[in-house]
Amino acid sequence: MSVTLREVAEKVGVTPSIVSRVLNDKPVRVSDDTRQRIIEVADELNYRPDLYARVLQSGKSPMVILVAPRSFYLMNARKTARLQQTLRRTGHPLLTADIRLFDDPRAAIDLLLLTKPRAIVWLSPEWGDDSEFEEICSELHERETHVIAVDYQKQLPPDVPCDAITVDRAYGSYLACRHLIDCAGENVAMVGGSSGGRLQGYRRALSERGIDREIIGWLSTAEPPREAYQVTLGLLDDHPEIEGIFCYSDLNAMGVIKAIRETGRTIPDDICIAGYDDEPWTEFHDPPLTTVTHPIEQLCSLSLSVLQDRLDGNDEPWCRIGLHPALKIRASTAGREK
Amino acid sequence: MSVTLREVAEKVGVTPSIVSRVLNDKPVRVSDDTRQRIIEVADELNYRPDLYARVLQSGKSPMVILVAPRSFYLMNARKTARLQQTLRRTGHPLLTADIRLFDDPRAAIDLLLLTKPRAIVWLSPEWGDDSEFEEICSELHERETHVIAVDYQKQLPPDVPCDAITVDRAYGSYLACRHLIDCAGENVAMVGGSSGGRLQGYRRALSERGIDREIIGWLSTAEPPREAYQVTLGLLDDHPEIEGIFCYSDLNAMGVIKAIRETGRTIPDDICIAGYDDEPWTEFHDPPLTTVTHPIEQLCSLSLSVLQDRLDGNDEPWCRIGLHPALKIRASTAGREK
DNA sequence: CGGGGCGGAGAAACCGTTTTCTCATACCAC
DNA sequence: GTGGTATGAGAAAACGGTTTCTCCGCCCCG
Repeated sequence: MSVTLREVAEKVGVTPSIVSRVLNDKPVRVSDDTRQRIIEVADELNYRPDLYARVLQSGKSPMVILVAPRSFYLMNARKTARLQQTLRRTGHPLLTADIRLFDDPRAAIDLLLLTKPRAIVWLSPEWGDDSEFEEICSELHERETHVIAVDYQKQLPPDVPCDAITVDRAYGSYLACRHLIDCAGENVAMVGGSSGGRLQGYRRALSERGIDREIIGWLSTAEPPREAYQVTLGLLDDHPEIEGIFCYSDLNAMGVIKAIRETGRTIPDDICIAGYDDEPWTEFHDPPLTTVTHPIEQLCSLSLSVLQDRLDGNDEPWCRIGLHPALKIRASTAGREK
Repeated sequence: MSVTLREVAEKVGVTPSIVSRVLNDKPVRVSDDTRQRIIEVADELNYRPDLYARVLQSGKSPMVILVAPRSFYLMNARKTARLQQTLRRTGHPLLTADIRLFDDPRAAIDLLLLTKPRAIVWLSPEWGDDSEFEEICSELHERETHVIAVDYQKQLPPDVPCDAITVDRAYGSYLACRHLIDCAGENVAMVGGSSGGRLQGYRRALSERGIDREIIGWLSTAEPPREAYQVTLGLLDDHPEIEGIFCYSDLNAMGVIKAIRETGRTIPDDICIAGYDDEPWTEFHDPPLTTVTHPIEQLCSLSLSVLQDRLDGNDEPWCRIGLHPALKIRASTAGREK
């Protein structure tokens, strides 16, 4: 069906070994004439080396796998797409796997190992219990697969064999919450879960402003806007004094806002709202939503350069890079700063 | 590094060929005792057959690749995730590729061919010019890779070697536009592009209601809500008589709504709005958005059964399945039906 | 008692590369 | 003329499986 190395070799009139070395730019003593012929014929026959034969022999696949989470948040889809687009520049074949959909962690790792990739770029590897990711890193590292953790939120000991590039989400939520307190006073609540460092940032803002009472509407992360809506209704009932709400995500903010309006309050006059993720619609929402944005481009280009380094065989110690989010202030909080 | 077939064979005391046949459940004459031993030892040593060696020999990879588009629409991300989750049930290793991010179609096909997958499930294969997809299908089919086109909008000749499961988007937009006309009268505009059959449905609704003037705000699909916002401002200026707008997507609808409100009009009293995609937030938006929803679950389960059939070697003629979207009526159009 | 058939298993080819090792010729210096 | 070394290229092993073919011994039947 497809053209093999042997066919090329036969057509040129040399042995496969020569052709292999020439096409792979390996040092080989061959006349310029023959070299030229080989390249021509390979091109003419549209020869593509067989991935499987090649990997079987050399033990190393050129493949890079991007492990990415699918979720309710468009934010994730955008990050994945940008990362994919960027990483493509290494020239290595790139495929994506979504590991979270596996019931059994073991099966997931098997899939990852099966393809023997050169590297795995792992976006938001929050998954399973704490040590799971570190174990997977070790196992992959033993098989000479580099792991690059992008946007992993947990603390990573320096000896875990992977590179890490992280955006400090706790800092992002700290920025948002501090701003909310400045706008709305001390009665600022948070609607969301404890994951992703959001809670930490909320608490830091409170304590920095000398507020010792936190108001939290807990979310289980199921069905983003719906649960936030219901939780907020209850929260406003219990705490009518609330004047600001930090939402776990922009999507959740929509549920929160609906609940607020149903109680007859207006935004931002009665309650200030901030979201998180900088979804593309936040600017066009009514009211335009104050939100936290991540430096996606920087994240992508850093990931690329780290990946490229590893692919080039660069053997530096594991990197631990931290980036900072920024606050985008819009009408859902604006005009009330004190 | 990893355990090979030979090691298992040696430990049991038989030849690799026996072990291979036993582990693959191929017909082999072997005593129950030996069979048992082989299975035990393989398990004990945690033996995993090498993908590359196996594919090299057999010519066929067990892999299934899901080709999925990343885009601005959360809808797509959700479809991809559900499909991925569903297709996992075949038990075949499943990876994902995003082909649209390639500059060169040829490079994309090469990536697809490189892994010699058993099957490719291609979600929304709108890409390149019309015949490109059909050519790719032929090429893949020659290499014995099944293609299943999910949600491909163009007309597919019966002899194109792929299965197709499609949701009739033209029908979806027809439903939405007919409803808008019933609510808002004959001055119903559309904001969007001609892709995805939306325009066709809009025109069908107009002509069925005897309206011969169409009002269209063209979108280039770049940056969804922003462009829709700008286009709508112009449209309302040119056509102050507009009383209904069908939006290409829910996300675009947010831009449209912002523009409408800035001109001092209210929804749905002055203008009725319908979107498309049934994004999770449409119900929580203010006002809740009338939208078109696709039968995702049905799409997924049909895809799975078609895929499973092909993997099982079922050789029926190419299927052409059509599904229908449904309209979800909410407050952005409600209460004005005539 | 001889031959056919079957149960159990081994030997070896093969898939398409990469890589190491060997080999022949030619040229140069001595 | 001989030894050494470039130069150009071939032969063959290896990677880890799958698959086909062969082989031996045993039982059963005629």
